Amino acid sequence: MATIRDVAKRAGVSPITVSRVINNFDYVSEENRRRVHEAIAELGYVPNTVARSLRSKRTNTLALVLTDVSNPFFTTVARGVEDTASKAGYTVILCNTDESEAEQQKYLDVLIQKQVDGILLVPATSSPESVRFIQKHATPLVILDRRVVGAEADTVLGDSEGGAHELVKLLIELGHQRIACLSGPRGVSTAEDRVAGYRRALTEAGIRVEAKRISYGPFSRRTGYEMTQRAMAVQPRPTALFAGHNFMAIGAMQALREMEMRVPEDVAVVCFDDLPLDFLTVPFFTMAAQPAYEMGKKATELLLARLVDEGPHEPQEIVLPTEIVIRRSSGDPLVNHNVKASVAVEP
Amino acid sequence: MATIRDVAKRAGVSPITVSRVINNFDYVSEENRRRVHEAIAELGYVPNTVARSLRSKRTNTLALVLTDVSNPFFTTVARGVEDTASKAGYTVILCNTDESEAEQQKYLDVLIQKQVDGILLVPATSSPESVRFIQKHATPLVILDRRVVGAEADTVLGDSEGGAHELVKLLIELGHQRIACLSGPRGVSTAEDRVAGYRRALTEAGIRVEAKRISYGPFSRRTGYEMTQRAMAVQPRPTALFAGHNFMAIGAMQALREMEMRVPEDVAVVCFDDLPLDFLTVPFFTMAAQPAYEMGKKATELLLARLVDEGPHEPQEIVLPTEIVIRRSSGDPLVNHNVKASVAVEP
DNA sequence: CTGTTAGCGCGTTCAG
DNA sequence: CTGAACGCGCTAACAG
Repeated sequence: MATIRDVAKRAGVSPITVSRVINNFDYVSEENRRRVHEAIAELGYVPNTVARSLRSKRTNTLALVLTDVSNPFFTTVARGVEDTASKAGYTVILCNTDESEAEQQKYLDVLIQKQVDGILLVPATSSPESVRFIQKHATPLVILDRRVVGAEADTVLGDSEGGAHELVKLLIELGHQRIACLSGPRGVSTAEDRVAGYRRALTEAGIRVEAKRISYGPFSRRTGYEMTQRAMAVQPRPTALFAGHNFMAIGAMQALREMEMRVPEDVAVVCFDDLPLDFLTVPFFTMAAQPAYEMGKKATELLLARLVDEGPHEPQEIVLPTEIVIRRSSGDPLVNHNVKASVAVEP
Repeated sequence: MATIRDVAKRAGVSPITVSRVINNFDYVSEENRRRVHEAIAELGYVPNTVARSLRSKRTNTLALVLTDVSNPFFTTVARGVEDTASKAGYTVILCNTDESEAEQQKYLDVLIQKQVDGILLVPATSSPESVRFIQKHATPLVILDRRVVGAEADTVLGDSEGGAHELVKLLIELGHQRIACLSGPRGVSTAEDRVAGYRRALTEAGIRVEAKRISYGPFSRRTGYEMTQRAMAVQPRPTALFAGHNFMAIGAMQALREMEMRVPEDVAVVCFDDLPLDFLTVPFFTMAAQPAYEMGKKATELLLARLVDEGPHEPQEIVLPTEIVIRRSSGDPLVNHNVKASVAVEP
C-alpha cells in the first residue's frame, strides 16, 4: 500500500507537507494542497493509523467492557456509547465478559496492550482490582452501571435503590404485604441497591423484612425461574414478586405459568429494566426503566472530557433517575392501560 | 509506561532478549529468562501492540460491520464472531450501520486506516462498491447474512429462500390461500430471497401470486405495522401473513390487535428469525430460525483461514439451513404446543 | 509557507 | 545463546 512518502514523491513535496494536508494543519499553499490531494486520489492512499498512533500516543479508540451483550439494556447503553464516541472521532471496541471476572481481566490486558485511549467498564463484580489495574496503567476510566467499592473513579449509574423503592411501594399501595424479592448476585451493586430499595419500602410501610423472601443469584432467566419456584413455596405464599432484572422476570413468568398461577390476578409482578417495544407483542411488565442510552452517552462524554484535560480531578458519581412505567403485570386497577390487549396465562 | 528497553536495563540484558522472552522465541538461558520475567513483574510492563503492529503489519483485530445491533439475531451472530475470534487471539471491533450505505462506508474507511486484519460485513445493500473498496486495499473479507451481486467474495448466509418456502408451504397446507407477504427492502438479498421462497410455495400449490399482496420496506417494527394495515385492507382480505423479519412480525401483531383481529384465530402469522427465550414471556411465533451463532462462527473461521494462507482462492458460498419451529401463531391444530399458555388478543 | 532531522516501541537481520 | 543496527509509517521540533 502506498505510504505518505509515495504521495510526497508523486506530488513533488516533502512527506511532512502531505501530513499537514491530511491533518488540516498549518498553512499549505493552495497549489501544493491541490497536488497532494491529487496524488492521494491517484494512489488510493489511506493514512496508516497504527503508525500515527505510535507517534502521537493516541489510538482514537475507546473500549466498552460489559457483562452481557445479549441484554437489550446493555445493547442500548452500547448504542449511546457508540454514537457519542463516533461523533467525536473515536472507534469503540466492545468486550463481553459474561459476568466473569476472569474474562474481564483478560480483556483489560488486551486493551491496555492495545493502548486504548479510555475504558468504559461495567464491572463484573464490585472488587476494585480491575479498577486499580487500569489506573496503574494511567488509562482514563469511567465505571458504568455499577458501583465499585473503594474505587476512586468516575461512575455513571441508574438509581437502583430509588427505582426499587418506588416499585415496591407501588405494590404495597396496591395492598400487597408479602412480596418476594428476586435479586441478582451479592457483590454487584445494582443487585444490592435494589434489595436496599425493597427493604426501605417495606420498612417505611411498617412491614417486617423477612430474609426468607429474598433470594440472590446470577442475572438470568433460569435463575428467575428457579427462585420463583422456591419463593412461591414459602408459606404464607407471597402475593407479589419484585424481580431485580428483566430476564429474571421472564423466568418468573414461566415458573408461574407452570404452577398455573395467573399474572396479575393471582400474583403481581414488577421488575427492573424494560424490554424494547421491538421484542414485545404486548408490553406487559410494570417496571423501573433506566435511561440506558443516556447512561452510555453521559459516561462517554465524561470519559472524553477526561481525555482532553488530563489533570487530576475529584471523581464524579452521576446517578440517573429511573422512570416507573405501570402496565398490566402489577394489576393496578386504576391505571389507564396504553394497550388494549392482555397476556393471559391459562389455567 | 515502561518499554521493552526499561525492562532490558533492569534485567541487565538487551531489549531483543526481552522480546524473545515475551514471544517465546529462540533460546534464552533460564537465568536470563527468569530475570526478565522478574523485571517485567516489577515494572508492570505491558508490551505495546501498536509498535508491534507497525512492525509486523498485523493488528490481530477483526471488524464486524453489521446493520442492526438492536436485533437479537445480529447480537447472536456477534457472539459467534467474538467467541471464535477471541479464541484465536483476535479482538473484534463492532460497527453498526443502521442499514445505511453511507455509515457503512465511513466505518470501512476507518477500519482500513486502522489496518484491521480482516472484515466481516453484513452489507447494507447489495451494491458491490464497498466490497470492491475493501478488496482494493487487500483486506480479507467475508460477507455475512446477505448476498452482494457481482462480488467475488466468501459469503456465509442462511437459507432464506428455503425457509420462506417451508413457512409459506405450511400455511398453504393449513388451508390458507390468500397470504400477504411483508418483505424487507428491495436490493437486500435476504428480503428478496424470502419473497422468492414465498412465490415458489404459492406457485407450486397452483395459487396465483398477486403483486398487491407483497410489500417492500425497511426492516422494522413500524414498517411491519404499516404494511399490515395496508395488507389487511386488500380485498378479499388475507387469512395469513408471512413476515420476512422478526420485528416486522411484532409490528404486525400490534396492527392486528388494533383492528381487533385475533391471532391465529382470525389471521395466521409466521415470520423469519426467532427472538431469544430471554425476551419472551410466552414463545408464540411460528418461524424459520436461522443458526445465528453458527453463522458468526463459520464466517469467522473462514476469515481466519484466509488470513493464514494468503493465496488466491475460489470464493466460497456457505448456505446454512434454517429450522422451522411451529408454535401458536400459525394456528396449526395438529401441533403439540410446548407451552401451556397462550397469548390472547382481546376483542 | 516548507523541509530536515529524529524517534515513537518493537522485531527482523545479521554478526558475534 | 546474545546483541547492534536498522526501519516499519508517521509527526514533533526545529530550522529556513
